[in-house]
Amino acid sequence: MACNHPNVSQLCVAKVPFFNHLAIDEMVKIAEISKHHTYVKGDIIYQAWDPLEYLYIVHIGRVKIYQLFESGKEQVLRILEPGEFFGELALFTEKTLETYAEALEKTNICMIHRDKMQQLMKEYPTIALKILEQFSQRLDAADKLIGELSVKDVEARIASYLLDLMDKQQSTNIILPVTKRDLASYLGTTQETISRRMTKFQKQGIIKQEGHRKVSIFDVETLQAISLEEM
Amino acid sequence: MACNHPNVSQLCVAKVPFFNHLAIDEMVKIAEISKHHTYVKGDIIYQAWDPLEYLYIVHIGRVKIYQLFESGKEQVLRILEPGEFFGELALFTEKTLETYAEALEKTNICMIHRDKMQQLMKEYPTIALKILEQFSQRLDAADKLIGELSVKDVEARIASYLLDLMDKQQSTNIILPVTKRDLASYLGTTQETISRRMTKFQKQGIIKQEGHRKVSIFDVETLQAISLEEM
DNA sequence: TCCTTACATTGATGTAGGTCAATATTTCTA
DNA sequence: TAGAAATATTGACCTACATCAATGTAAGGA
Repeated sequence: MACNHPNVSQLCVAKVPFFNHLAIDEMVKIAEISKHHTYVKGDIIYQAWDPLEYLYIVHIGRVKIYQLFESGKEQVLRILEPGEFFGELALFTEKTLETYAEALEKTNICMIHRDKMQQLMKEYPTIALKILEQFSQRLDAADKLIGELSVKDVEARIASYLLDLMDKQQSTNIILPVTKRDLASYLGTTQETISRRMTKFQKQGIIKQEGHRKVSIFDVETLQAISLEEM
Repeated sequence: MACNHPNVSQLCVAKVPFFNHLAIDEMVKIAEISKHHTYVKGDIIYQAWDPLEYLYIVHIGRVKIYQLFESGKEQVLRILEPGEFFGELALFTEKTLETYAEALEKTNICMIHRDKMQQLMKEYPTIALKILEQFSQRLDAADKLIGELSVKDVEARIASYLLDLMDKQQSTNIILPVTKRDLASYLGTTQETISRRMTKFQKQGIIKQEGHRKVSIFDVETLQAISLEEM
């Protein structure tokens, strides 16, 4: 269905960093060529080897991007928040991805076909620049993760992650965006180890856990020191 | 110095995927706004925290991009071959990088200032598209590495790496592009472990090593099987 | 608000691979 | 082509973390 709400601020394209610098009528035009789809928790948005033809933009909700190995082991690559996009490889290469995208909650996705997107990028060169900007940030994040995975021990990685979250959520009372299982996968470790280390942090008075997702950070300094420790 | 060789095929811009689709006079024009610099083995091209103002394109030689941790431990992120570029974050964000770039051998670099590059991208929208294409491939490679670092054991990672190299060099007699030390860093392990595993492979008759850099692959099948093994 | 199911914790145990240190080999330079 | 410097190998030892399994806790649908 075409996305033609009366109110521009409700358009998904208005939420996306690489469209929201355009004029309103331009955004409406883009909204018209985009399709919408709603998923519930656990829905697979695309699977490895699916022919990839769309750029997917998260409008509402959260999406988990991961790889799946033969053993059934999952590697979480990133969690997308509203305004972020995925499936971009479709736009530039013929490759199929070896990754999966799964809705973590009720999620509304805005899809734009590769051909239309290519056209758009030619028509509005600034769009490509905006995408480049996001790409370079993502590459930066990927590089950071690579470094941490091989140089820092699990404790440091968890500390580093909690601090990042604190920054992002602008509060010392943070809410984990995913289960500890997914978090473990993202940080290259296991549920059990995450659990043990966080209990340890709690015993040391650095943090306090409440329920499965809520974490209060008490001692930022110590956490910072731990996050810098290397193996 | 401006890059104004008489022969177009010698222009660095002619070697770079994101310029080489342009017309000859356009390439010449770009060559005129680019600077060249030659480095010898071990030279640092840029260091963490340096203000980053250029897009660097490898013309001749090879460049190692890495992070440096407090302990002095190094994480190799990628090795660039002629035609590949780095420093691209400079083009899109104000961030300084936390990475280092070092020449691995006598290397000639082509530099284009961020302002000029921005201008070029606006003038020739296809350039931005070409860069996007390389970016998405790089992101793909980074994701692959992240998955391997946390799911596969060292043996599988080495096997996987050797196979990639075989593909890239189109021969079963491959030459390691870096020292085993750098290779270890890239694969998230140590020199010693690499050494041990490769000796093991050799004893199993899967490969044969000659000198420090030459490796002949005898048993591709077995290597493939090993590369798929997970922890 | 119960109850089910998904999620998390805790304990016991094994091992891959890191570290340190000594030695060997290769490669490059003069 | 020797000889120094850079790289790599090998061995002994140790620990961080994965794994398996049992138990505990939380959250959301009916």
